Amino acid sequence: MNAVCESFKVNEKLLKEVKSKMPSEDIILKLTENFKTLSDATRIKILLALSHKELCVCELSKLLKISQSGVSHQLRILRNMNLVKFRKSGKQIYYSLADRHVINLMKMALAHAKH
Amino acid sequence: MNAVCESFKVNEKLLKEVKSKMPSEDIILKLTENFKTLSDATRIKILLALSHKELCVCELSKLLKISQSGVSHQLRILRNMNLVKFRKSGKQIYYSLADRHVINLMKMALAHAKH
DNA sequence: TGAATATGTGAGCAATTATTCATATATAAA
DNA sequence: TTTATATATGAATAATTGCTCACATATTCA
Repeated sequence: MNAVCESFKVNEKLLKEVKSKMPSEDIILKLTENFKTLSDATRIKILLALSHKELCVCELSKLLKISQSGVSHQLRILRNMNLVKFRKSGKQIYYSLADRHVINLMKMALAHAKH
Repeated sequence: MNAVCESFKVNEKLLKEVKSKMPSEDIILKLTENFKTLSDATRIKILLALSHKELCVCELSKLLKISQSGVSHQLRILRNMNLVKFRKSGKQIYYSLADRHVINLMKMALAHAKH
C-alpha cells in the first residue's frame, strides 16, 4: 500500500466525519451478502418464478432448464438467507417466497434495469 | 441433466404461464449485474462514503485503508456501471455519486440488514 | 525540462463460486 | 421389502474476481 495524499492537505476532520457516518463492518458485510445472493441469474430466476407461484424443485428445474442438483444447491443458499420457505407434499418439496420485502427490492431494481 | 417430474403430472399450462411472466434474459442479466456491483464490500463502502461527500481517490484510499490501485480498480467498475461521476481538479480527481437512485436502494437494503 | 505526486491499468495470484457428477436420503407405491 | 422417484449434498472443476505489484499517464511546480 503506497503513500497517498502527499501534496495537499486533506481535511482530516471532514474525513473523520465521513468515517463516523459509515455503518459498522458487520452491517456492511450483511448488506453485501444480501446483494451477493441476488447477483446470480439462477437465483434471481428462482425468486422471480416463485413470486408468481409456489413450485417444487423439479418444476423449477424444468422451468429454468437447469439440473435438479443445480436448483437444489441454489435453493439451499436462498434458504440460508431466509428468502424462501418450503413445505413437503409427498415426495415433492414446494418452495415459496419467505420474504415479500426482497421481491419489492427486485421489482425496484427491475424497473431500473429496464430504464 | 437428469429426468425430472416423472411420477406426477406437472400442470404444464400453469408452468407456461409462469414462464411467460419472466423477464427476458437481457433484463435478468442487467439486473444481476447491478446487484453484483453492489455485492462487494469495498464498492459499497465507496458508495456509502460518496453519499456523504465528494472525495478524491487518495482520500478514499485513506478512508477505507485500501491501496490506491485497489480503489482505482473498483472506481472503474462503478464508473462503467454509471454509479459515480468525476471531475478533475489539478492532480486530484474527485468522485461523487451519479445516481441517487442507487443510494435509495442501498438505504432500503441497509434498513433491512439492520433488521 | 525534470521531479514529484495523483491516478489508471495490465499481469499474476489467491480466493470464491456456480455447475455437474455421483451418491445419499426420503417418500411412495408395488 | 424392493423399486422408483424427488430432493439434498460432497467432491471436483472451470470460471470469475478482488487485490497487489509494477509501471504508464497526467498534472503541477521548481
